[in-house]
Amino acid sequence: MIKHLQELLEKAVDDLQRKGIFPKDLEPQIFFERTRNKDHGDFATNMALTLAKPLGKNPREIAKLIVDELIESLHVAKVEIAGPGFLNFFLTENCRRQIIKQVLKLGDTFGDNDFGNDKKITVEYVSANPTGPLHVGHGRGAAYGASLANILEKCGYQVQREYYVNDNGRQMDILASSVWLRYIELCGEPIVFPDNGYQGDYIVDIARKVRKKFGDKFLFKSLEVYEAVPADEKDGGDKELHIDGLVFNAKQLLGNENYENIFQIALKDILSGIKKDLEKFNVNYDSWFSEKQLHDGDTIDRALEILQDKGYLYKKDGATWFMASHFGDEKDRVVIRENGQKTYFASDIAYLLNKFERGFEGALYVFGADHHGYIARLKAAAKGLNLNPEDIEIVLTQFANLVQDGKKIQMGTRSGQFVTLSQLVDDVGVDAARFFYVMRSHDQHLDFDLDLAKSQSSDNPVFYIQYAHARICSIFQKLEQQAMQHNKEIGNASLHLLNTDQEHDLLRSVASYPEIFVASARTRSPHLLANYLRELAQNYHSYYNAHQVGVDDENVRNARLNLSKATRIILANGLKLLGASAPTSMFSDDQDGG
RNA sequence: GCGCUUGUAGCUUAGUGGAUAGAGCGUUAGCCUCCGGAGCUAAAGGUCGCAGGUUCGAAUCCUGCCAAGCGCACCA
Repeated sequence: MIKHLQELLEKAVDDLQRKGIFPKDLEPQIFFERTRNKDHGDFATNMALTLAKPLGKNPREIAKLIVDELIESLHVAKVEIAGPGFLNFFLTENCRRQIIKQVLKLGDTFGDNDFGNDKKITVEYVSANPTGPLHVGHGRGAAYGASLANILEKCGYQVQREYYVNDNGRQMDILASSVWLRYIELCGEPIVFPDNGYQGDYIVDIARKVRKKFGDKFLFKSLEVYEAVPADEKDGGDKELHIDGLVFNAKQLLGNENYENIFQIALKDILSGIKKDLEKFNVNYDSWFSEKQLHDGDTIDRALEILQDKGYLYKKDGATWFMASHFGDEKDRVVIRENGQKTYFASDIAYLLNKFERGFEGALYVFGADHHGYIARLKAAAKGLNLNPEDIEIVLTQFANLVQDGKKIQMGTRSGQFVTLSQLVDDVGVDAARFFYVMRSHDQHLDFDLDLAKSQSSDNPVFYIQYAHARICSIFQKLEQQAMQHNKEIGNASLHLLNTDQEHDLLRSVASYPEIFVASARTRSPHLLANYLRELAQNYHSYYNAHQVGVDDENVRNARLNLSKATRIILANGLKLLGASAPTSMFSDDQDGG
């Protein structure tokens, strides 16, 4: 429709140029937007305003010239000049109603588009270290990433969803050592748990599993465990040196094979827990990418070689540095430490290279706001690898606070006291959890109101939307019982009977879905979709209260049923994209997962 | 100290150069012989953090200041 209007305007400008009223070299950008206020018609353009300067004329005067030159269109009822010089286009009632036929025909593909030009992208989200269960802080990235991936997929991108598993490095060694220490404790040997170890109870659970499988095979005397280990922080020492000493001893005492046994049990246990939690949260992946495979293969070496060949690496103080500051980062970064170990950043560079070697044309990273320092260095790495930095996109999600009884719930991940994602889902349900995380802009701090998420009333937006959906289902069910089956053809032939205020509003809402959908993909903003669904549901509830759908008149009834069904299709589709269900009934005893 | 992000109604917020700044909650006043009242209708409530600047036009772009969050490792 926008295209049609643009053609109308282009024609008018053309004619004005031919008549010599507009200069020949004028090439106006014609841009339409759906109006926010229905008094302003359906679509508006500000082109007369933008032409004011080059033409040196009053915008309203220009608008008048253009309007007079416009040819008639079947779809346009009238064009008005408004405000400082906007052109407001009013579509014909008939044209507005056609959208219903389209929705019914296309079903849940209504709104799909080719915005992404079939670009093959990988979307990475969550990627939390497998050192403990996911907590509510990870929930936002999960909900956001999963919803965004769903939206992009239907907006013309070839999407691959990926989780980067940091199964390598110091943190994993600390994890394995933490498990080992708890294991020793279980065997009855006294230990003092390190400040910097992983404190959570889940560590003890894993230790128990290790003991069940291997008995006391990995038990060593306290004296050996702490041999030559620097003092911990609580004893006036350095907690980092302390834990490194413990890790060193663990590897020495256990030997490669046994150490690996504990390491693998811990990794597998935690990773499978993460997978389970995400599945429960309705968040899915196409690929779980192991960092270790970058080390085992030659990707890191190759990546560093590329940088070396281009002269972007240098040695200083025994370490190898990447000239990140040359590419806009605030300082250079170490890729190989003095002790020969490759840094995490080296893996990042290799992973980036790997993504494009796998044939992706774009890499989208969803990071928590605390990782914003990574943007510059990742973009720098991309430039160093001669990749187009435009193809590397990093979206940050701000933090979410849990709020209960009007107060923020304080969380300390250090101490192991946190609300897990799994607990949250158990508490408020998947639907509310998924929806609440994405109903605000991702770059806005989010207060997650637990009481509201649990409430079953119109205050709760997800219930409000689901209720609208269930209501529509209920109407269809009721009519079926009364042998008044829905007849789509009669409805389509009777759309002209939809002429109440509420029907106009609802139609307007239905018709705006495709543009909202594209906008949510373009700006990487699932919250636009969430807000839209609320508005659509509201329009339906208003309509429902003002008019009866199941009237005796067969024509009116089926026209209204068509409108209702179109609404239901969009509600169900939108809820699904955001990871929530579209129940056919709100009564808990006959739930439908949808 | 330096950097990134964010300041919009009492609260939570939408709005990435356009028209009278939109919603929800909360508050106040109304609506059930009617398909699910888990709903609807309406009212009140705003110096868009502050001060300059760019523009025909600024919540939006630029500069400075104030406030909040986060980040500034040969950690991950």
